[in-house]
Amino acid sequence: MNKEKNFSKWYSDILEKAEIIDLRYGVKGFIVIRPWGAMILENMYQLYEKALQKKNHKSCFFPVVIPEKNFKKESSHIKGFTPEVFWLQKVQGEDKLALRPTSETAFYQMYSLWIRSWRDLPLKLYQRANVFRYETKATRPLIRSREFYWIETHDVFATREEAEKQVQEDIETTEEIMHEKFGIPFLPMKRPSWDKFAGSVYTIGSDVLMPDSKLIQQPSTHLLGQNFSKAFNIKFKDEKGKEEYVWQTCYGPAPSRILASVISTHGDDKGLVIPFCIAPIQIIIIPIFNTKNKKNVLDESKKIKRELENLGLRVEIDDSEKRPGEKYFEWELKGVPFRLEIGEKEIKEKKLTLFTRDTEKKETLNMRDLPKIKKFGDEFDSRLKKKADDFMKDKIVNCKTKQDLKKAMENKKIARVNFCSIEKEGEKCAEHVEKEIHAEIRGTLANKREHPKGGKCIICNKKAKEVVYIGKSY
RNA sequence: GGGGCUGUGGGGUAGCCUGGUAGCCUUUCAGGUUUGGGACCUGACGACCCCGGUUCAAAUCCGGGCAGCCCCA
Repeated sequence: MNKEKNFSKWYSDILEKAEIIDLRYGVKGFIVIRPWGAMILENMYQLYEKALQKKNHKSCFFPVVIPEKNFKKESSHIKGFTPEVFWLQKVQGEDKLALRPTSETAFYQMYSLWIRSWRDLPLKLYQRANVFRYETKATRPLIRSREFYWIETHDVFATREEAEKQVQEDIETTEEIMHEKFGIPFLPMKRPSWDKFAGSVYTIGSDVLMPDSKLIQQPSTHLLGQNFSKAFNIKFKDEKGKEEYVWQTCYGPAPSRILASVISTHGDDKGLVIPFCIAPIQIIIIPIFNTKNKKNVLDESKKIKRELENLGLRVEIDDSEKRPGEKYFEWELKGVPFRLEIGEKEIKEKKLTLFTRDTEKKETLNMRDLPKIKKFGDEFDSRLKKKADDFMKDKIVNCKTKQDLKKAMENKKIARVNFCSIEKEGEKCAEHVEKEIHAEIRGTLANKREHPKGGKCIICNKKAKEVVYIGKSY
């Protein structure tokens, strides 16, 4: 498995070999997620949901089906999503039913019933859900599937100002979880108006680099403004008794897609490297025994396991009859951060052999020092994050001319350029970039205003209003 | 959206051109000997993607479908 030479092959191989997914279900764009993949996903969900709860979100579950009449209430939303909707063929009654591609039109029907007064606001709910989109582009496992697993938040406020604050909070949540925890750096991009979420005022997507230097969109957050509140009649009475439409936002991180980034970013030629904080098994204990000392070694292993578990760590013992070497290969392939080897030698010397997955170093660890593994785990995650940050760092290059831009794309970089506008009047220039340079305007930096300082648009040479980022994408 | 490649036991493949016997490696299962970086011996289970056509006869040729992968827009 050679990640650098042939990323595509490496990616599909590793998904199968590490038992993340099984591709043989036989329906285009639908995959089976196996236990090892599911356990990683579960840990990702938990970290994400905890972060949302801390920021006053509450959990709920909505139906997977959405009646057609709901779906059609917000005109630009229908337009954007209708081509991708799976419709149920057989339905009871008269309403046609859609499998949710996203749940705005499910939530907001209820929001119009639940919200009456300023006292009901803000309302911040999320659900953990699988959603369905009939992708017409080539599907790729976890990267672009027709069913994926995500979280969607749907937040409601009395004012636009609060709603915009929420959008910034969502970007911070992405930073806190996807970057700080999972070690995946991103560029928060305010999308051009022609590329925003259907039904939103504006969209901010998180662009993440894959090893082949193409960008993939990870969590996106949207200012919905009053578009849906007007369509669904979601109104409240303010403190003075005046009736107003609410302001809304939504945010959608997809753990199944983020998993694709985690695997591609951190993995190496030996297999997965899973961040300590989401590894289903953080430490695998390999007992090294022969027929005579088997019981003794296993007893000692169990003792170590209990001690580590008492520290709140996820530990397993591989007591199968395979030889140690085979176990090493297998657990390295599966990306377990640490391996403890326990044999006669270790028991005698009261020292363990500790192997670290990312550095591939073996060292001895005094049995008294087991609690240090927690710290080692944090350091493990920091190293993964730093490596990913470094990869991202020299990818962004400033370009002044079309020639520069072409060259940057050939060199697999992200270009930072002056651009006329990300509103409608800039669309022609964007089309030019797509046709001539085969790249996309990804947007402007969303958490920091960058000024073109009197520069000209790299395409039309008119006065530039924005600094945009251009790259190739999935 | 356009183009290309591929489909043979659980996985990887040979056979296909030139129609007739499904071969190999691995996994799995059972038993035994082993166990400090992918163990060995013996035995067993297990396959031609689907539908149609041509033919005495189809894994092989033809048409269609489905699925996977790759490249381009």
